[in-house]
Amino acid sequence: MRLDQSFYERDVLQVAPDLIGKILVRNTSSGISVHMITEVEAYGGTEDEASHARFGKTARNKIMFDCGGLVYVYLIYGMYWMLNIVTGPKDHAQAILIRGVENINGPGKVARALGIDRSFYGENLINSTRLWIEDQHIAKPSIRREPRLGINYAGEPWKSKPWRFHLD
DNA sequence: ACTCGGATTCTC
DNA sequence: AGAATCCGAGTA
Repeated sequence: MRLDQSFYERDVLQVAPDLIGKILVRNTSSGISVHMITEVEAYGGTEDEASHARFGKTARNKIMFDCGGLVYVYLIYGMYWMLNIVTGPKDHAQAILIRGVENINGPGKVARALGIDRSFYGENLINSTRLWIEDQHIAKPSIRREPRLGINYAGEPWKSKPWRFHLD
């Protein structure tokens, strides 16, 4: 069953590990595809020097300042779309990067495989007809924690925080 | 306006 | 180890 608003409105560090093992559902004109989430990264609010929210609210990241359950999409290196889920209450500016799903490792490849692009910016996972996340009733997965990738520009302690979660 | 560099991936 | 490739953020 589809995850509701209360799931996303918790703190990002609670939601991130909970997303592991959940089912990302993509509905298109050619059918429905499902992907189990295997790897995510948590990005904190304005105090997180690795987060896009570190400069405050801007045209690009303003959706992060909205309430949890919305999608934040942005382009990186001029060629890859990154799929993120906003979490927490309004104005907390937290988001989770979907870094991998079953059989697809790498955030750029996930977005490409699901056909995610700019048009998903602000998509509402609670009521969208083309993208949402479902619970699956399995035992709590074994989760490993590691430092986040590609954020060397952020100083300590952010660089070393174990905010990357993946299926063991 | 202009510069700088990135929450990446693929190829050599 | 380097290329591909462009938009956003910061500075002015």
